[in-house]
Amino acid sequence: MKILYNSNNIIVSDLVNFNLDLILDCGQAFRWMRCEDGSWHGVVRGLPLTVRQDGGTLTLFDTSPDDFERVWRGYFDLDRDYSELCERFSADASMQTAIGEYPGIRVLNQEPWETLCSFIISQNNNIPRIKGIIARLCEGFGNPLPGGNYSFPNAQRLSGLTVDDLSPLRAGFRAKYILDAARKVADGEVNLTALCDMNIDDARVELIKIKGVGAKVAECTLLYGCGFAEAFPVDVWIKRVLAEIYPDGLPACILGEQGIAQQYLFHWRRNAIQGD
DNA sequence: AACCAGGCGCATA
DNA sequence: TATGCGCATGGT
Repeated sequence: MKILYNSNNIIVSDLVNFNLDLILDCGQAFRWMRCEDGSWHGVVRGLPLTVRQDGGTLTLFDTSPDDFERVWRGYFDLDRDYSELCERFSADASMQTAIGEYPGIRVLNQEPWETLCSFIISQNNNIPRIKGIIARLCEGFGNPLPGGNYSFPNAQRLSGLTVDDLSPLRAGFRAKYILDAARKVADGEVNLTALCDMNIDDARVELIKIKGVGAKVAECTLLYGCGFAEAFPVDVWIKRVLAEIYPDGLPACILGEQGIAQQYLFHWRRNAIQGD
């Protein structure tokens, strides 16, 4: 991997195990839009970004070296060795198949509050609707950013709102959960920063104090938002994988980073031809 | 027109 | 501890 700064763009070349289309559209992040020309546009930690991949080259447009080092390098998980990881995972035949069909999936390192809030919204919901609700949340309550973008509203901002205030989101029964999360995070009852430095079992206990946060949402928050690679969200698709392929438990070769392995299994099973 | 969607809270036993 | 049901909303 090489990194160049060229006319306001960051260019990452010699990238391997990186498929931007899969990474941004495999159900882990909900604020990225694919443009007609194949590039992607999104907002992370208050920074709007247009990014595109051409083979082994990733171009982050209009990005400073400082923002790249501060935000994007970690966000895209560029310092994790996915070659070594996937080789290890491939000791299991099903993992080898899942990785072989969808190589280049990575787990993003997202902002903890946005992750928590997004996966509260995700419950008993489908991805297009999740994206719509989150877009309306940001446009309605986030801060305007250059280029017509909006930040993800922080917990402090949302903690002062009511269910009625959130009605334009059409989030349904999830609105009250968003507010409970916002209040508990804003007043420090749940400290998301501290969470990321705790051991994972303690972190789970903290998160499920929030109404509307059960095991699944907690695991997603820990995996995508707090850097716990061993967090293992079990949704309907992973439930099917466990029942069909791993009735006796997860293979030893994914333990420690089973959350990352889960992302390959999830996408593989969800996109499987129906009929089995 | 039922059924489903990256679940969870609550009641019941 | 373990089930089962209702939940807002929108798409098929």
